[in-house]
Amino acid sequence: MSDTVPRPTLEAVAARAGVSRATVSRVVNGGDGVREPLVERVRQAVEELGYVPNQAARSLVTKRHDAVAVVIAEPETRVFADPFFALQLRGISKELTAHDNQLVLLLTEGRDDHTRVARYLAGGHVDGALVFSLHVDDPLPELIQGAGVPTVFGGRPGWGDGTRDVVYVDSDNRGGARAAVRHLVGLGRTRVAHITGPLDQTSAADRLQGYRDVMGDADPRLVVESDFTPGGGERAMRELLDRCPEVDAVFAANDLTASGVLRVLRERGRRVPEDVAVVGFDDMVPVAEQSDPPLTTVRQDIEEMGRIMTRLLLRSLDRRNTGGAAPDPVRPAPSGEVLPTTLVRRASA
Amino acid sequence: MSDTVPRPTLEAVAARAGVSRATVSRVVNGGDGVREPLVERVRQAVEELGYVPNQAARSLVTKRHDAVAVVIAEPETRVFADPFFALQLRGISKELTAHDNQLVLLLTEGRDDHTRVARYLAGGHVDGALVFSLHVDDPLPELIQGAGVPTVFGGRPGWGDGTRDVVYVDSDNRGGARAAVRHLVGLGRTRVAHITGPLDQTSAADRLQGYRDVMGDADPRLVVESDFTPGGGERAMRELLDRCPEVDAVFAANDLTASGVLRVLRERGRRVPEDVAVVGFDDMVPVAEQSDPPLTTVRQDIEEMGRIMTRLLLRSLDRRNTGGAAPDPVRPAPSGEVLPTTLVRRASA
DNA sequence: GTGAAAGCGCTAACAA
DNA sequence: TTGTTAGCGCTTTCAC
Repeated sequence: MSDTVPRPTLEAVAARAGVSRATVSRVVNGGDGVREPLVERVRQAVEELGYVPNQAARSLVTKRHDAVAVVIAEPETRVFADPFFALQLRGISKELTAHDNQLVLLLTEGRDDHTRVARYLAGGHVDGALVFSLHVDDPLPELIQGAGVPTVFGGRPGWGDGTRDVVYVDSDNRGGARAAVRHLVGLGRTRVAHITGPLDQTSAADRLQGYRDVMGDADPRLVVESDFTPGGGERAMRELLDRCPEVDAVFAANDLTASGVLRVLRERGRRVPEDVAVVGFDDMVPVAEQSDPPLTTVRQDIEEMGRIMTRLLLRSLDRRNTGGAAPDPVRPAPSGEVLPTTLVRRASA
Repeated sequence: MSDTVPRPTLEAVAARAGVSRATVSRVVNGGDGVREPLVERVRQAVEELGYVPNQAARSLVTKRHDAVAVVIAEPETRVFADPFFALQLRGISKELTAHDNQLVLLLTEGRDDHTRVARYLAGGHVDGALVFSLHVDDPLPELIQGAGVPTVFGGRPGWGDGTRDVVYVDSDNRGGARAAVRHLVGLGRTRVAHITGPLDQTSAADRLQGYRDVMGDADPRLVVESDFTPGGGERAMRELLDRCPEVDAVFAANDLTASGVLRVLRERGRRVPEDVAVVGFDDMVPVAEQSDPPLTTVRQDIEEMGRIMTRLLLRSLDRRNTGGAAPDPVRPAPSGEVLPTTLVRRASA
């Protein structure tokens, strides 16, 4: 923590190399149109002085920041108990890094933070935003759109019913749920229950929808709302067993929920999958593989989802800069990209 | 994703309010020394125009960014399987937000990323850095110190043995481990084993040290190196049982490891805690409380650790700006802050 | 191909 | 108290 040594400027490098600032700038930015011997001299001066461009000065003129904000609305602790978020971030980070962009993380703990985030985005610190909008009634997305920053959403937003051009990436929650339930039905199970996630999140709602696609309006006692946590899964499973002891299969809205389900089943002496078959969702490998028995589940590639979101955003930023002002006349913007899910069979069903 | 409307500048606001740019600037930055009526007029103009200051321009002159980088060296996927990182991040984010600072996340996947990170830090994008240096031989810390950015480390760095003034925050791993082992010994256990973490991380090494503090150089067969994962815990436990079937207690280096240990114990028909008592470390509530039986473990307040690191960093940044050039003559810098750990008793020991 | 010069939007002396 | 002015370090026309 010694005192900051003033960093050398373009000026200094120019002086040392005996050229003008403009030339140094050119070399630093790729060196096109500068003759070789000069390039060499400048490079050397940069090296010797340890010159690093000042990004603030650069942004001031270029209006680019090579930075993207990741906004995570985290009203509940849950987001953190779940590796989901970490995996997304990793995918995003990789892709961003590959394109020399920085990741600015904006975590929000509640409504108070919303305006702060909106102000930040409007402040032109970043070129775009990746937003994880967890809940249906979240006002954040609206605020963000208001900030006028190109944005890609993670997960289908619960509002804006296709009217505005919202770009999002999501997993095929509904299709995955259908596959899970069909698998259970294919096993000959007739009393297939579903323990849902929080239904104000589209992912949970979509999975329920998928369940209904296959089961129709089966016995309503077979659907219990829960919250994507192991503890919630336990509570829901107890309730389910009380309500409807003859249940012979459970589709849990995610693997964490399923782990709670398995625990209760074990405690109540029901064998899995003989007495009750269980399928999860996510394929969080540490959870699904380590559970007892290992969990049959629906895999979604979360990291890839982060990557695709990022790619989508960067592409649209690029368009913007390459004067691609003319939006595709056919389709103003790709609305949503839905990634496939696959059923992974293990021992639980 | 409509086309960007050029944001209004100070100039525009000044014109609208009928004052000078300087006055607007003053109002925007707190409004000290500006008479009330003017303040009001300026506020109004800001409001009407939707003015938001351009941070790049501001940073260019103030040399402050109100942003802090969080560097996470993540050579292994493990970091993500573990809520540890998320909790830290959350503590950091809260504290940063409270002080109007932004969080720039730098994830590194390997050596290649190191220079990138160093360049970024040297580039003067951020005022300081919070670094999680996971491994003993990691070259990253050196690079970062070279970048001349004030830095606080999370976890005691494995190098720089007090010679340089390294600021870090850590949990009392050694003391916590001692407490855990003493607890087991107090239970009357005589063959207390330890399954370690990766010993190139100081946290793991310190916990082993704490174990040795109590057990001395007990039967070396009782110490098995592992990797902080449930799978690793399983493997280590199997090995342990083979090597030394009479083991009657296990101190696992973290809760994830302990969960693997419990699984193997169950599979081998050993009762916990009757036959083998088990203690973990971390008190990751979802893991420790949900395990079967619930885990006795050493609690460390991870979120608080993130908060304290941040506070430490911000304070030192402040000093720097309040012309506090003169370092404390007595102690050049607080070297390390070690947070206490506490034993949490549940059913496993 | 290279340099000179004009700003990007803001803050901070300094004057008034 | 308020306004004027001079840059912060960089990119980018525009001449040469």
